[in-house]
Amino acid sequence: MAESEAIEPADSVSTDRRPRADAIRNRDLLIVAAAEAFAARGADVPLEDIARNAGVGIGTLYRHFPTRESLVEAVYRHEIDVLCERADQFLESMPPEQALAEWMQLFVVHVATKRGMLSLLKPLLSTNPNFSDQTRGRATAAASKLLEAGVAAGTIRADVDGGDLLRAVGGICMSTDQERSAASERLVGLLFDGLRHGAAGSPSATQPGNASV
Amino acid sequence: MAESEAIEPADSVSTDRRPRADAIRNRDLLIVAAAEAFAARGADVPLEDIARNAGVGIGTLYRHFPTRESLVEAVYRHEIDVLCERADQFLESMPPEQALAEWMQLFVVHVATKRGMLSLLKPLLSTNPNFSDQTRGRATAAASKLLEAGVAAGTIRADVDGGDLLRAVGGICMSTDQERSAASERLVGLLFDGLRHGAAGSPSATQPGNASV
DNA sequence: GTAGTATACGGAGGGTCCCTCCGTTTTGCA
DNA sequence: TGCAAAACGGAGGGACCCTCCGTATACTAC
Repeated sequence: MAESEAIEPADSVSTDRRPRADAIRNRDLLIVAAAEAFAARGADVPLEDIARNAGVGIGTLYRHFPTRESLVEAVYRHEIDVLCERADQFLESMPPEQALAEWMQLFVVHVATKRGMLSLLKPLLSTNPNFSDQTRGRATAAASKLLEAGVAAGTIRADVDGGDLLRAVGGICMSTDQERSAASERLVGLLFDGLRHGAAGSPSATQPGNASV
Repeated sequence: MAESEAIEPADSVSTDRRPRADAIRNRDLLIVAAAEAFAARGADVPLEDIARNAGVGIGTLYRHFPTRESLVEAVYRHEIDVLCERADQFLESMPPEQALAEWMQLFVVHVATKRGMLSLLKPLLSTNPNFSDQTRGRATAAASKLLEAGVAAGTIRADVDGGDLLRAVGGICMSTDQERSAASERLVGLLFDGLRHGAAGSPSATQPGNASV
């Protein structure tokens, strides 16, 4: 069955064809609006508000995301997408250790965003190991890439892997549960300084004290 | 202000007097109905259903328990009450090691009951350390009393305290997340056999194999 | 360019649940 | 027994959920 379908590229009429352009656009709008809404008002925000803020009807929201969970999942996947993308962009546009620092701070912001969805995200991650593995794996890969670049440049110590880094930063963000995440940013800055310390290159060659902004 | 009020025991008119009999009765009915409803249908069960099953109006429910959380809290306190009461009853009516075994199995049932409320109970316990300490403390005391009686009788080993026991039994119940709690009961039975083993008295004097029904 | 059709949109509307408010009933005290 | 105070109960307005279907739009074929 799977074999025969793989060979069949003849006509694309009855098979699944690309979604319409407006469908793609609206789906993206919904994900952005949902991310904002979950971050600002928690997981219980009315879906009708999300639809309105996205500029679409409630019916459109339900067609794309039949359940609140499916919307949360899409938002989370999107967050991970952005995080991975940014890792690459940072690596191309700045020195590795700065890229790492910026990315870690970006991660703090993203965790803050996700806090509102947490009550829905947690059961989702625990009941859906597939989803959990995928997202965690991709985030870990991004972290590892940044670390390795720093190690190769001699500005980041080599005895920390991506998984460790994510756990550490995530842990800091979760423990500083408070209102504003200024404390998280400071602590993550400290962590970064630790990563720089003991690297092959000069331990405090770049800037002394805190990391990035 | 507070001083002057403390001296005023003269008439009990304006001060707090006992609630009316029907108020007490209805409050109890609501707690029982809520416990059943949370266990059977989860934390999201409509409050109107609970009121109906308790045989009171929705207004009465809201007067006694202004929020869903306050109802959950009352149910939980009540569960702990029952658990502590039963510990004493068991100790009076049967040999200590049997009392302990029965109580452990009762605990399994109570955890199963609480599972439905868990999503509301968890935030309650974490944000309200007072409540958390009180309930945990009382449950631990009950467990300790049972253990000590067994130790004094020479049928239970002495190197386990109430806190350990609760954590172990609770952990077993939580990890066997499945439908029916038959597995929990079996595992807790095993745990009990472990408690009997190594006691001062005969290790397997009572019944060999599994513990109670 | 145009016609035709699969696809997507949007919001009205019915249903559920929440919670308040207030007229009625019951209880306990004098 | 009389009478407040306390408690009861449920109607009703509001919020939110989700479905359904008539309308609008984007692709495809010619």
